[in-house]
Amino acid sequence: MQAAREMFVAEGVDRVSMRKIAEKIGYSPTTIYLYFKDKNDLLAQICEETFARLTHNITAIQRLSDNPIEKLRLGLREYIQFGLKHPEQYTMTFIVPLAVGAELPFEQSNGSLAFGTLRAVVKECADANLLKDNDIEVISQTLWAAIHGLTSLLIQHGSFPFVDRETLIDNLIATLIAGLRK
Amino acid sequence: MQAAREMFVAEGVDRVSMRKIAEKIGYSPTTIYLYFKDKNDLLAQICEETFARLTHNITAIQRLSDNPIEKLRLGLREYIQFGLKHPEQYTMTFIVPLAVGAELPFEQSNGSLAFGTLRAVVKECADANLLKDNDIEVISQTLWAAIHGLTSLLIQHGSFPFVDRETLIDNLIATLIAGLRK
DNA sequence: CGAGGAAGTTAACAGTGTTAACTTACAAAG
DNA sequence: CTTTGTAAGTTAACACTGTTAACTTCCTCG
Repeated sequence: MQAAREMFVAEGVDRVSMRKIAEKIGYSPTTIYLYFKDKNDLLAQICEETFARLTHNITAIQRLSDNPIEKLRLGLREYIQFGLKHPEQYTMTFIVPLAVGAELPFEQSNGSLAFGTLRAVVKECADANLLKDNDIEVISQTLWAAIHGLTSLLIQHGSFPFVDRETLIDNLIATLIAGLRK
Repeated sequence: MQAAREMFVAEGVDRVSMRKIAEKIGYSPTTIYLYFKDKNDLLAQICEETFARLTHNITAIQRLSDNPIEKLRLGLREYIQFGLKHPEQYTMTFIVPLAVGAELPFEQSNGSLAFGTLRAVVKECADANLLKDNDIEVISQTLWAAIHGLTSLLIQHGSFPFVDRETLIDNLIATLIAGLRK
């Protein structure tokens, strides 16, 4: 998995074949199939690791503040920064569609933990009576959609003339929070 | 192109090979290469068509209102609905990364026309003095990022337990507009 | 009639994910 | 000790993929 992750990160998922991974780890190509059902399975398990790292980063940075809104802002920023810092990992985890059936049911995936951190901080904001609306699930999903959109566009559409990244990130987060706040 | 588009839409881009397209149109596989440089080129040209259709839909629906904010809302909604109605086309146009060099320079692409409709309606709002901030480019890109995020998540992450789609769409658009409005 | 070019085809290359059948090595059971 | 079972790994092969080079047809123009 470590070798595969490194190669995926360096060269992109489709340009890394099972044979190349096998060569790198000094085994024959078919050996990989003793430990992973297929390439999608290998990918899915690497994604699980990525979810865990992302969750870790977000919870860590949120400890920097006690203000619920500020914690929310920090978490959203960290999500986007994580994607920009690890574009290939973000791509394979959130953008490239895993073949149907390859992904774990959501409840059993680390993805639900990552989303849980967002839901938790939104709930904090709601409990502190800072939001116009209190449907935590709707708000959390809305926020995720928005930050995922910016992250994936910045990663992928290199030919689009984006304005300064920091400006865009700040503007998106500020707009969202302003729109949600009481 | 028509046959290729239909097959891509029906089966997904990677599950349609050049050979299958050729068989469908009754030619040998290599004939396609007389008219398109490679598969990416074929894809890019289909994407250009998609951009044009999207632009057409958005400008059409915006004629339903004279209120700048309402026009903006209608346009954003139409963008998302277009994606949900044509998920494979949206995927191949906005999600799956075209190989570098395959995509046209942005200025020459129909994509710039589509984005232009968004920029135009944002400018209308700004000119009517309805927005807190008046950096049209930043606002337009922010909005695109957010609606792209929701569209692509809804299309691709089938295993995530999303709340009702309409609720989510309305909430995102309402949040964005509330956040931008004076 | 002959040349040129457009339109299309055949055969092939180098690669892909994946499976079935085979080997090898080693540990526990009789 | 030998036998048996099993874990770990390999070889060979299948059915594909995108793509290129070289070849054939056929029609038009001089």
